[in-house]
Amino acid sequence: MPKQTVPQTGDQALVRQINLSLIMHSLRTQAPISRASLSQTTNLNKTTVSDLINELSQRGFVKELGMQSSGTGRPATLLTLNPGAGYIVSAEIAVDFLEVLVTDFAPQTIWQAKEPILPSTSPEIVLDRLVAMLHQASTKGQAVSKNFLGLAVGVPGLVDQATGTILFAPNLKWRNVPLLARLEQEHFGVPIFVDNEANMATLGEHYFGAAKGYNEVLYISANVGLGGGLLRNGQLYRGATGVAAEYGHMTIDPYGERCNCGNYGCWETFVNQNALCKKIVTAIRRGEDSLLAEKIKEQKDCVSVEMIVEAARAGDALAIRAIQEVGRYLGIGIASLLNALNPEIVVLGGILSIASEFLFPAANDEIQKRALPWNRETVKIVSAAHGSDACVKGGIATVYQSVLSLTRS
Amino acid sequence: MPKQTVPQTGDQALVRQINLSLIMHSLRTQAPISRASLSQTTNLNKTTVSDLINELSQRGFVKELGMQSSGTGRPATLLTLNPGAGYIVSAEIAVDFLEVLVTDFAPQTIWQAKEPILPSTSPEIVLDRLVAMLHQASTKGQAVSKNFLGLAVGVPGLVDQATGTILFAPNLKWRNVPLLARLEQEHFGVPIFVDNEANMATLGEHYFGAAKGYNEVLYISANVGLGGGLLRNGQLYRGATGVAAEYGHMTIDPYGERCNCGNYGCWETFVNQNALCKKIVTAIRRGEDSLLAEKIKEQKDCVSVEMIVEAARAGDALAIRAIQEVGRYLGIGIASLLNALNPEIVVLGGILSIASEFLFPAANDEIQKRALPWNRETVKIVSAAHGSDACVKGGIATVYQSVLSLTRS
DNA sequence: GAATTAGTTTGTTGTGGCAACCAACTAAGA
DNA sequence: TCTTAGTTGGTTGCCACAACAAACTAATTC
Repeated sequence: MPKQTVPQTGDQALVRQINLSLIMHSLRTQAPISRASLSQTTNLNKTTVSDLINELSQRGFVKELGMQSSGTGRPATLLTLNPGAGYIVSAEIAVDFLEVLVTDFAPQTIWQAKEPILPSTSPEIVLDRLVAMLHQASTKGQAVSKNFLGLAVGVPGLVDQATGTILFAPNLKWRNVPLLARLEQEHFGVPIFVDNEANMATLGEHYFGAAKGYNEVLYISANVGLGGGLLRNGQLYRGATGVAAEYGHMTIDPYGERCNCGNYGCWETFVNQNALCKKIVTAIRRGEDSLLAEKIKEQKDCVSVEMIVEAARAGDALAIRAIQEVGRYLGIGIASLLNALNPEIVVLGGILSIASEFLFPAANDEIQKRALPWNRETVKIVSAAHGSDACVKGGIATVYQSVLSLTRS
Repeated sequence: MPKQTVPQTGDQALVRQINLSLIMHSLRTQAPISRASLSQTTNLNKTTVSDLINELSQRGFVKELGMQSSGTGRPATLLTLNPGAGYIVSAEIAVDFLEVLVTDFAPQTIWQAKEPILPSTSPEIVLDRLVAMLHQASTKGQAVSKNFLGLAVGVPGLVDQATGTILFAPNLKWRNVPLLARLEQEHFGVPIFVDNEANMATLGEHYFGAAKGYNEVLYISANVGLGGGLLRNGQLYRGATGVAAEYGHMTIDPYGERCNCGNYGCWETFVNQNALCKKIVTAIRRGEDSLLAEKIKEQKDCVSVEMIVEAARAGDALAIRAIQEVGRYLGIGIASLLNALNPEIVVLGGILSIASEFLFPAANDEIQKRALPWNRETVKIVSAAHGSDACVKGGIATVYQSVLSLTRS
């Protein structure tokens, strides 16, 4: 039985919402900008723009900034989003830290905090600390404006969009944690958004980072695991139940090694920070020479990606080879996704952007071999602009998006 | 530089179009139905429904069918799509045949024709014959109505949506054939749609087949090659340049055999009719016993999928094993796509539906092992309802869709 | 005739678009 | 310095057209 959806009818409110949204979008991407310019870029009539700006101005979302002459003629009144329109709180539950970001409506950072999480801390304790941080954040936000506009939380796992429950977060070893319900107990009185960390990061790069201006975006990020997100026409592709874009668990080699998810040969088993580290450690144990040998002894077989990249830059053959091997598998997976999804741009985040100078050429070799020319020749492949901040930035974008589209009372 | 798109503004015409479209959709799926029922199911006001029906009636798309009493009260006037509103022509260029279908607006078949194509006939000759068939089809259509509503052609290859050019059709060995331009020379005077055969088939199954009522659909079909299509929110997912959904060229085994596309270990190399046939032939050559041994000798190593399935039904161990092996690789690929796309339903067409009774259990084993539970437990996997007709049916759907949404003059 | 359901008439509200207008400036000549 | 022309920004008043709501008529059952 197909799920029944209420059909979306059209009415004047919808028209107003579309156009308000359009104006807000233009303001966000092109401010400071005059009414006349807005009319040109949006194709809306001058009068309509004035009317819409009036409404946005009354609601406090927009303010006049000053005049600007363009040579001849009457000078334009420049408009911009009003930073004081409200504040937004965004958080990330990562594998080993909690991060919270508060911005105004510009959106400029008001406050930011990061706290470590010890491995295998229980969900209850982590959520209690998160809630405490969120209350603190909300207080900081009130310094800027009384309007709390929304709250977004990104998590490293699958989220059921219908209930806001974390279904499964493999690297936290959490299952069925009703995050949204917990946050709603706190009565923040604002819309709350819970989503997968990679989805949020995708939106973050789209609004504020490397994917700005692109509407067909594939984002792939590797850290402990490998996750991703997809934008179609600027909107997150969520699939039927909201658990799409688990690219890390696509099978790359049917007889590969076992993954945390139970499958064998998942892409994630080839491309993640541990896989890279392991390559180095086993080679050194086999007696291979490397700049990293000393450090690995000191730190009990643990070596960060940053250190490996540093060694590679210093010309360390093992480090270079290890990164390149990972790069080839990165390329194999990206090629498959290019053929399946035909994006305009691929944004690579997490360790993928840290090690980009060695990863990209290796990945590109495979992409050239494996992707169809019509997919690979039109696509751009770039590093993420926001590193570990991409997720919280995306949380801001999520709330932003909801404000832009829900400006109707 | 991101491609610049003109922002879509909202106005009353948009509202009208949305609602007309909504009414047409409801009529298509629920006819015969009364104005009052339409008002209920669409959430549009009674007056609005009456007004919209008025417009559609004047344009000839809708007609009254008779009365129906629901017990007490005034009986309802039932409405339905007017079969005589116009006719639609749809065609498929397949690897070894041309097919043309003409329907009325109901849409009931008016005329249908199929002609074989000899291997490696030049594009010019094939297109000339296609054009001749289309003119004939158009004449047949005029018997029903003077309104020629649209023309759709599906092709077994990559289509550049911007120009309607066939970029590459591997199994026809065509490159850069400007199909749309050729068709426009004929001055049919109607909208012409050119698309990949699998995309059209996807739409065909969505409108008239196994995916009816589902909006997040993954369609996969194997014959000579392996192709597919994806619907997100009922709309075809085309990617940035229209060449998405080439699932057959996703890498399943990085060190697998070479594919026509130049890559190694493409999914398509494991799942297609030739791969199945080859398994049987080589096993028999090795001396293995099989019901198919005789036939293969007679027919020079050529055996159809239907014959293999027949042998499997008769208990032939080799046939069963061969199908199951293909089924496992089918399952591996589907599992990856479930994780990446999280569809509501997967529709399997071509040889996949012909051999479903043996393929599905084998595929399902792999899906259970390899797909994340939240993806595999919610998805339905079914056989296509339309076999080799799915593409032309989809062509009808394509034109249908354009009529439904472009009812504005 | 009362009750019920279907569909229409009449009038209201709210939307964006258009043409004309006012406002504010620059450029340039007397 | 004054005046006039030209240019650009933004507003006003009106219109077309959308959905909608209230009150109606129409057709049926009980």
